[in-house]
Amino acid sequence: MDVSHIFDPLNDAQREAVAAEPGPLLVLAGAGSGKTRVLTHRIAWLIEGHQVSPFAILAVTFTNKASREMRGRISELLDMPSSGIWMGTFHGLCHRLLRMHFEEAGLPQSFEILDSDDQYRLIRRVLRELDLDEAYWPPRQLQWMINNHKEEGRRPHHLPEGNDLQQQTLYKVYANYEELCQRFGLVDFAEILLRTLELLKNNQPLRETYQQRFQHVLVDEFQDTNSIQYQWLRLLAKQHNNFFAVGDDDQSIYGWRGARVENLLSFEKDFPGAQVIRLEQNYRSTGNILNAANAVISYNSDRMGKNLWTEESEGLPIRLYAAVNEVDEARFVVDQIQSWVEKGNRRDEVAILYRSNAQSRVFEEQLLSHGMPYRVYGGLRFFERAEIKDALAYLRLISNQNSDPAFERIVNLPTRGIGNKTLETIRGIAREDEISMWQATNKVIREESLPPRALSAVIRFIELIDQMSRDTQSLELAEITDHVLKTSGLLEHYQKEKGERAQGRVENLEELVNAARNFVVAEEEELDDLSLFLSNAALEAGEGQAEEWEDCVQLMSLHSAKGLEFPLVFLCGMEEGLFPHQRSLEESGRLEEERRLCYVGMTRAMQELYICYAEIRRLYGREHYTQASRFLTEVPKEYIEDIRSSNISRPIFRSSITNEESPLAKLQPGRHVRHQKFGEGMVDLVLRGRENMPVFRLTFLTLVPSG
DNA sequence: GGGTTAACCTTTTTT
DNA sequence: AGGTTAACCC
Repeated sequence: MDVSHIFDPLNDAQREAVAAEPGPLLVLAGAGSGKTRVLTHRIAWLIEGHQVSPFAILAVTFTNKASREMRGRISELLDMPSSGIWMGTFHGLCHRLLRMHFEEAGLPQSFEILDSDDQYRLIRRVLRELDLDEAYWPPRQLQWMINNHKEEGRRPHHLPEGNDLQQQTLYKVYANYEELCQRFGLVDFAEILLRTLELLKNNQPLRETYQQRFQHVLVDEFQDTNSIQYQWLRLLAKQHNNFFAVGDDDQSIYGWRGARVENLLSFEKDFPGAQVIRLEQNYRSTGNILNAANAVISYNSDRMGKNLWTEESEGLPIRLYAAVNEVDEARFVVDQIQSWVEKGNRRDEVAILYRSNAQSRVFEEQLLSHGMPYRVYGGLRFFERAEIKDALAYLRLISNQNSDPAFERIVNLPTRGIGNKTLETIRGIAREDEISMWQATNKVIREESLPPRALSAVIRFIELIDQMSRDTQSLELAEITDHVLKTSGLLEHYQKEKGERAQGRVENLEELVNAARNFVVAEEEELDDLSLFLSNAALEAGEGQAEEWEDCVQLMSLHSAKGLEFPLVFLCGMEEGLFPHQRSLEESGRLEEERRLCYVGMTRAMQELYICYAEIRRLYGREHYTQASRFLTEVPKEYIEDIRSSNISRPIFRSSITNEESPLAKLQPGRHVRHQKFGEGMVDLVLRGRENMPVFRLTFLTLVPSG
């Protein structure tokens, strides 16, 4: 059989990994070293070279995007569909298992997925029921703690029995929350993973079936696995012991949400006799960029160690720009992009990267005023928008009337005279009788235990939902959605709303009907289309749905840039406190993760890398004098070209300079001034600060302070 | 029940 | 600063 298409495009290390004998294998794949290629070619080789059935392969990724891409590449390589392979995200695959074995997992067939917003609301409800004050027990924090425990596999009864109020309250909230979820068949994201793990652990026949079935287990971005995910992988790979993990300890940037690099660091211990292969040739960046990134990451300890190299030429030096403030920074960046485009390059080859999403605004304003198209990644996803969640809540209620989160969301939207008083009564009964809000409402109606006005409003609501379920029985998914939007009054409600935003909301709702129309159910599934659509909406909140492939500048956080590459990259906001982020400086052990993030950012660049920082930055409405990021000092000078024209880098407020001839408000670049401390200087740039006060950047004739 | 004002919060993000 | 959310008033 001809396997040249599998092996020819590979270098020696890649080939070694792809063709490795069965057994545990860790591929340490540096940035830009072709890890996805190794993974896909490995799968192709298993199928074509070893005649492994696609059904015996389990391949796990972290994002739906990565999974789609891999699937595409494999079918290209094999020249046939790769549908047999169990490939997907941890959550996607576990969800599938839970759907197939809902009974064994102790779930109702119609169990629902809670996204983090639903989860937050539910936790607040628990707080209300326990009569706890949100001010003392912030729901966000409780949510975070509960998820942390779940991600470590701890159920409420595993928690240490603390004597302090803190521990006891956490326990109470967690236990109550779990009880509610269990009673109404609600499953949050962490639960999907934990429930699946427990299912396999406790159910021997099922466990053995899958252990037998999966002859090969492969995982991408292994450094990002959390404790539960790793246990799940190990359990499934146990029988055949063919565990193929690809990862890079230097790109572990999700420790803050439970990812454990330790899984990677202890791989050889956990899998005795494991092979480790390093992919160290980088095919992405120029020599300067790669060397600089290598230098920065070398400041970290606890690395597995890797030496990335490239055959590329040095390329251009990294350009460093010290901006006066964030506006100057943005202006500089956009200027550079403009000349990049004028040279005949594409805009979508350019990425503006930043540490936190709030930074995007200044860039957006600047891009907008230059009429340059751009796209911001991150921010609210389609299925997370309020109006979409409202519409989905109607659909959920039709599909499962006992869904309390859905009930609460839309019972009075649009308003139909069911106010808080009424709802409190219903909630009380639901809690008392341990029944759902829907059931409680029906009970209230039977017993007529509400004032007449509220009672009739409630009856109308129940009838509306009942009527909608009946009317949509035999309809297609898209027609159901359309029907629900119209008869619920939701569409009308948003149409009546005024303002620019309302327009977009109506469009989004219409887009939802489209999404429903385009939703294809893969293979035979035991569940109805509607339930599958709803699960999918939660699991795949959606990378923006329909993408206009316009030639746009790309704006995104450093986190979302992982896995991508761009010919021209701007790494912005390189300031202490912003990057590394203040919060990471306060917690010990987080600094190295920030440095890895910096490494990830730098290694996104293929040809040109600009690094910028602002000396004054407005943050949360306050102006801060900044200090350049420590990561900058970690880049050896030889790779950097400082392109700020002046040789002193402090912007000067007018209070500290004097000029005899003209009023300060009229100072223009080129004028000579005297600074109290630095002596003679020349105005280099004038900017407008707060209340339009001028801020000057000066070039000094001497560097010796005179005072 | 709707509209207005006051209080609050603010890292990164996938599922 | 800016945005959201909760409390408050008519």
